[in-house]
Amino acid sequence: MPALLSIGKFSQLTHLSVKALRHYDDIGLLKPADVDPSSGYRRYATSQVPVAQIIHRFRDLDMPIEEVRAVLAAPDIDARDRAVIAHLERMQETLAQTQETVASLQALLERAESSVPVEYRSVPAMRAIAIHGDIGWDQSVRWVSTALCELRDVVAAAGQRPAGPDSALFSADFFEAHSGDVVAYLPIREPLEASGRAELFEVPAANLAVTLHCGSYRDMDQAYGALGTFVVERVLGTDGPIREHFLVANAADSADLRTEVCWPIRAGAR
Amino acid sequence: MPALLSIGKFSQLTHLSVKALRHYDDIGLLKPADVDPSSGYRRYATSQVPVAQIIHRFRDLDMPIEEVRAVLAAPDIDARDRAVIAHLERMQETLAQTQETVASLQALLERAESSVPVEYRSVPAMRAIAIHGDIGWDQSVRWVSTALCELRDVVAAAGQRPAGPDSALFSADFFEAHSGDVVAYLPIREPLEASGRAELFEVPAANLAVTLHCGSYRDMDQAYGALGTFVVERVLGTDGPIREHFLVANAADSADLRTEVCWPIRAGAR
DNA sequence: TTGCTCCTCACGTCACGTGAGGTGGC
DNA sequence: TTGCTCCTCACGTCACGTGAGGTGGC
Repeated sequence: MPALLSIGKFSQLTHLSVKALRHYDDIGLLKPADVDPSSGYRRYATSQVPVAQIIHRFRDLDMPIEEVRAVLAAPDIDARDRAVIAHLERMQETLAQTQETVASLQALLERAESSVPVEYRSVPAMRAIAIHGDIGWDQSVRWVSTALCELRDVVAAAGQRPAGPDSALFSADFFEAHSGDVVAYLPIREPLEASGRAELFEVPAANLAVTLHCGSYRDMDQAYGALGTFVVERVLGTDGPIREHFLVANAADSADLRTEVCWPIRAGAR
Repeated sequence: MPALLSIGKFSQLTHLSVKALRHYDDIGLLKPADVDPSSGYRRYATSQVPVAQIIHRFRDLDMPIEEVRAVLAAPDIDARDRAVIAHLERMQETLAQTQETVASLQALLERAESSVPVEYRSVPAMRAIAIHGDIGWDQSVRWVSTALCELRDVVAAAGQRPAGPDSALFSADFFEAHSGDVVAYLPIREPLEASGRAELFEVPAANLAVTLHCGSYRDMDQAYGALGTFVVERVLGTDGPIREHFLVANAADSADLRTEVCWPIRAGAR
């Protein structure tokens, strides 16, 4: 007995608003079982209640509609479960990030204008292998870490050891548009055969103002703000990508991470 | 030495995108220290870096811009801390809700079309005191619970005891537009003097299909779906608000909550 | 017949992102 | 002088919400 319900009643049964139901019809996520051809009145079947409830739950979890659609269209329980688990994992990540941000917030609000120690460094051009990419802000940490992992493998496969720390270059666009060129690289002593995404690369010589950032990458803006202010107030700045050296890149506690931030400065400045 | 920075450099220092900075200027959240009158070029002072970082942190936590503005404009540290804490508490709540939703999701996906036991009940008109309101979806749980708390106080102050469970009526609009009339009420035996928001109220007589919902209010859509389907498939339905009786409304574990959902049905149906 | 439910546009919301098209500064 | 940085519209995004103005069904 597939009883039919008006949109209003269906809304009461499912706790989805009438506006939301019409929207789901428009985008084809949840089509009414029947539509009166003359009046356009939507009629829902009671058998659609469970689907509506599932949609409701996922939207409560802020799952994007296209993903909800994918979950509902999953060919089997396995595929569906995988989609659900993927979303839950992303939520877990977001949650962890939120925790970190909250933790750093109080410190930021109470911070006593801590002056960061800045060191000048003049580095020559270096041989390296690198992976280039046009990377979005949110993917950058993950992209850089997997790229470096790949590069370490290539260097090891060639029987060499890296001649310097895990590093990366970030273009101005990357900061200004939150999407731009990023180069992950590892310095090496001898040329080696490129493979996969890895390419030989010459890291240009540069004069740098360097500071050490201790802690999570999410707090890196502190180091950037302090270092950039330092450089700007002394009129040392010049163009060029910013470098990061990941001195300690894997730590159980993110407080143990160590990253050098290197700001390009004019030749001769010291 | 208040050095001035172009918008691009300031973006690199603060990790806010250029588009975001222009937006913050437009809405007056973060005005550049200076704007070139002829070219319109924005110039930021290094002293604005800390403010920008604070904005960045709060936006990372999804604090609405108007609240960020309020935090920045707070007259003293106390006021600012209160605003921050209020936001963190709201985040905590959201987090707890997310946990609950996740917990119920698996059950929902694996549910074996559990049939809910439905009971018919014919209730006479009842004397009650009530608080009325036009309530939005998200505020409803809190609003109803505080209203009932107030009503219990009024009844106790009159030397009476409630003649029935904590209850509420929900209009169709409340479900369909996610905002509408809600009446929180307590049945009483003798008339008593209204006070505060409380008013005397006659709960109308009704024929009801009733089911018992066990667990969190966030899962209530399950009971609504099952009960509504039951009523619709038997063509029992009639108009009128839906009632909830909060048999167990305060429990350390939300799994212990007990709520009756009462759906209006035609007279004579059984 | 009244009023209630439902309908379809069209536009608003929020915090920016995405171009287009153009100008200033080194 | 070139090209790079910056500018200002205007419109898009996402998942609906908010009316306006109108029609169908009991």
